[in-house]
Amino acid sequence: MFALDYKTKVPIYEQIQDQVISFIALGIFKPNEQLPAVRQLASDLGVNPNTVAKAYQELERLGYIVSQTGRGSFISDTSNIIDMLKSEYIEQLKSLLRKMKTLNIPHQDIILVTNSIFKKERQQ
Amino acid sequence: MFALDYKTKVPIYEQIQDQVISFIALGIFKPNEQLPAVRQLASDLGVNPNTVAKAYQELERLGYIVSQTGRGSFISDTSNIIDMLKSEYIEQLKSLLRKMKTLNIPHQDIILVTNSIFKKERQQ
Amino acid sequence: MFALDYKTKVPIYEQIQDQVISFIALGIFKPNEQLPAVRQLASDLGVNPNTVAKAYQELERLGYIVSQTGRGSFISDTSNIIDMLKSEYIEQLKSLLRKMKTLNIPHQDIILVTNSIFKKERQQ
Amino acid sequence: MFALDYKTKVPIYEQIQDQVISFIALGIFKPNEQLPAVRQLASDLGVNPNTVAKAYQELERLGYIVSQTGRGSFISDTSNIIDMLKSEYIEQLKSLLRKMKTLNIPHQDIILVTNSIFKKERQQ
DNA sequence: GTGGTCTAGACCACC
DNA sequence: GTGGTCTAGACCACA
Repeated sequence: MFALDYKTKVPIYEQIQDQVISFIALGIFKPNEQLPAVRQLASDLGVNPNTVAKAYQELERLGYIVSQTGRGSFISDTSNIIDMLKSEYIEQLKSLLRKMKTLNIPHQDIILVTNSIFKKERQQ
Repeated sequence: MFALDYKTKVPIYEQIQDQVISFIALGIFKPNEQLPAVRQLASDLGVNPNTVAKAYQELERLGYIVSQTGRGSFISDTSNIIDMLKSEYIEQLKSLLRKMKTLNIPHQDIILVTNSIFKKERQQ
Repeated sequence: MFALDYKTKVPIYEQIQDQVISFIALGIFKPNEQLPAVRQLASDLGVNPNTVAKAYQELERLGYIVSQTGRGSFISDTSNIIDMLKSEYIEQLKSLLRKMKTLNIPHQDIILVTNSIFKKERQQ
Repeated sequence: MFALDYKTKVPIYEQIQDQVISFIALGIFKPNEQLPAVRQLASDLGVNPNTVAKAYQELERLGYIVSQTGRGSFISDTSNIIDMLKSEYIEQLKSLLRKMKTLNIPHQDIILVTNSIFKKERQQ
């Protein structure tokens, strides 16, 4: 389920963190669902428990999950997780589009790409 | 001309590197043009010469510039730099849009954001 | 009557403990009054009996209650509980105010905050 | 300068963190000043470098300091550090006053304490 | 069983 | 030199 890439400069804990977030976004992890235990996931990934713990702590700080000593870690039940994700993606989009504009990539190209994702790929 | 941001986590050498690339892409640096000397740029930026040297080495490794010991560093005449960057950004955009689609962000929202960047921000 | 907050990092047993103390301080629990049975309170709160037991043990250790095996737990007749708590809070307040003074927070601001709590919030 | 208490439940990294903050509040650490290096402070305190690193990372996240790989850690130059501290202390004060009000500590007592700090101790 | 903290020691990228 | 990350392994408090 999780997949780590040791070649990239992105730290392991951040890869774990990002994947949990995208699993939430994809609906694979649902609100209030229990996450794998720190030690469990660590041994699954062949990684030190501290590394997974750091990822979970970051996720808690960001509000995506809630960890309770003695009970486990759970996807937040706050219904605004999806809203958090949406607004974050919107920000990423804006930042990317600004970079593209400075390169003089025409507005029309963006529109074509957007349509290709939202229309042609609808059947996927 | 160059502007460094010490608050961000992006390393200094990478900021220099990225700015050279965007200057090439924007046509500010033209093929075969000579880059500022390492020591010169370093003192302009108030930065260790090693840092600038590292940026130049990376740029040479990536094919954007060529360095000739004793003469200086020059922009490569690779005319396809802009195209390379464009297609890279397009891929990033596609990937991001796919994630946004799985979150059911409406196509209309993307269009609004895109317009806001490409129309309203045009004066910036 | 008791209210647990699972989001906070304060352990459950400590939340129970704190609430018993404040109930004593507020006169809701009176000296020699019997506390709810461990198993009863545990099931009311949807919590492990060990957790309630730990809270009661702490309370006994601190002298707020006495437990008699086979009979139950009872509020101590220490009538000075409230005074103990008050002087503790007064000390915390002094320490905090001293820190605020070193930051040059004006006396007037403190007065405003105090009034806002003790006057405007009186209806709560 | 720093003093650790191993008896309390407050984790070491948090004690370090709190002390840095109060040193800022007291004007001992000034904006843009360099903090002791992670390893240096760790060996001074007889503590593992990771523990100090965690404290510094928290402080950076909170905006009190800025850390740069290869250069060191510095007190933030944003002039609003003091404002951050002030508003945080105000919040602590409110929370404490609310607890005191539920104990029916009279408003007059608070006023007396406040005056004793802000007037009588002025000569200290 | 859970997560939280800490130590010991290592390696890396950066300046 | 600096901070950032990771491992190995340990202990603790909590439920």
